[in-house]
Amino acid sequence: MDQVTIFSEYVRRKGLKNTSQRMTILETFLGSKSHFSTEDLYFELRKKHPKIGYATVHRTLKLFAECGIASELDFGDGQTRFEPLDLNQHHDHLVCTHCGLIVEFTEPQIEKLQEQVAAQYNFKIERHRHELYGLCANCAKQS
Amino acid sequence: MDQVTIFSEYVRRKGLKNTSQRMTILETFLGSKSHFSTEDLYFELRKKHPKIGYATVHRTLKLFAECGIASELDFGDGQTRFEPLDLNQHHDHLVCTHCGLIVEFTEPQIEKLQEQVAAQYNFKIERHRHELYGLCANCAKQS
DNA sequence: CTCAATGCAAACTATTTGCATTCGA
DNA sequence: TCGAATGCAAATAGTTTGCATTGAG
Repeated sequence: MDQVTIFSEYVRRKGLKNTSQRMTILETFLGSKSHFSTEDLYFELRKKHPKIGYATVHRTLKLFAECGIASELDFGDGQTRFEPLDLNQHHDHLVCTHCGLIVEFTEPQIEKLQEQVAAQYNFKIERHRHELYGLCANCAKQS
Repeated sequence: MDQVTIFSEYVRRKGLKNTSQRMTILETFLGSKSHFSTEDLYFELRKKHPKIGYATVHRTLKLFAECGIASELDFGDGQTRFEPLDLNQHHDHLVCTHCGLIVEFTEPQIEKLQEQVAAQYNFKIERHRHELYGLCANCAKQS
C-alpha cells in the first residue's frame, strides 16, 4: 500500500476531508528531497501554489506524521524536519555539522543491541533516535 | 580533576570571572538530580537565591557545556536539559514517554558499531545522540 | 447544507540578547 | 579602575492556535 493510499484511507476513516491543498502538499512532500523543514517545504510549495498558507503546510505535515507516512526529525538546529516514512525500511542519520549533509544508515546489529538494552531495563520501546554528528568526508578534507 | 576545578581553570584561562552566582549555580547543578531543564534549575536555585536571574542561569549552563562539564540533552519535549558530564563515562538514555523517567545506559558494542558506520561513510564523528523512547516497566504494567 | 479545512494574523514558548548597573580581579 | 557579569525586560524564532471564510462530502 503506497503512501497516497495510506493517507487517503486515514482521512476517510477519520471523517476528514481530502482537499486539493493536502494532495498538493503530499505530492511535493513525496517528490522532494528528504529531511526538509516545514519552512523549506512551504517555500518549495509557494513556487507553484502561492496562496497556500504556512499553517496549512504545518498542519498537513503533522497529519502525515500522525497517519504514519512521515516521521519528524530533530537534528538540534531548532528546525523540525520531516521525511517520508517507509515502514519496511527504518534508518538513522549521519549529520555533517559543517555543511549540513544528511546521510541515512541502517545497522541491524545496533537495532538488535538496542532491543537488548531495553529488555534489560524492562522498557517497551516505541521509537528511538540515533544520530551521529560530525564532519563528512568533504568537510573533513577542507579543514 | 573534578568539575569545579575544570570550570575554575576554564574561567581563568579565558579571562572570565568567578562570581558567587556561578559558584552557586555550579554547586546546585552538581548536587541536583540530573536531566533538568534550565527552568527546573532556575526554580530550584530561586528557593535559596531569590535574586538570581533566568538569563544568568541560562548563560552559566551554556558556559558549563562550553567548558566540557555539562552536556545538553534534547528529548524532543521542547525543553533543553542538562546533565553533569563525566568525561570518562559516556552514556545514552532511555526515556519513558508516559512518566518521563530517564534511565542511563551504556553499550560499548553499540559505540563500536557506530564507529564502523561512520568509517564506512568517511564521517569523522564529533558526538552522537542515541535515545530509546517507550514505556518503563511501571507504566507498561499500568496500561 | 454541514462541518472540516484554509489562510491570515496573533499567541505562545523556550531561548537569546541589549543595556544600565554591579562587582570581581 | 575596567571590563566582565548580572538582572531585567524586550526581542527572536519556530511552532501553534483563533477565527472568519471557503469548500468537500
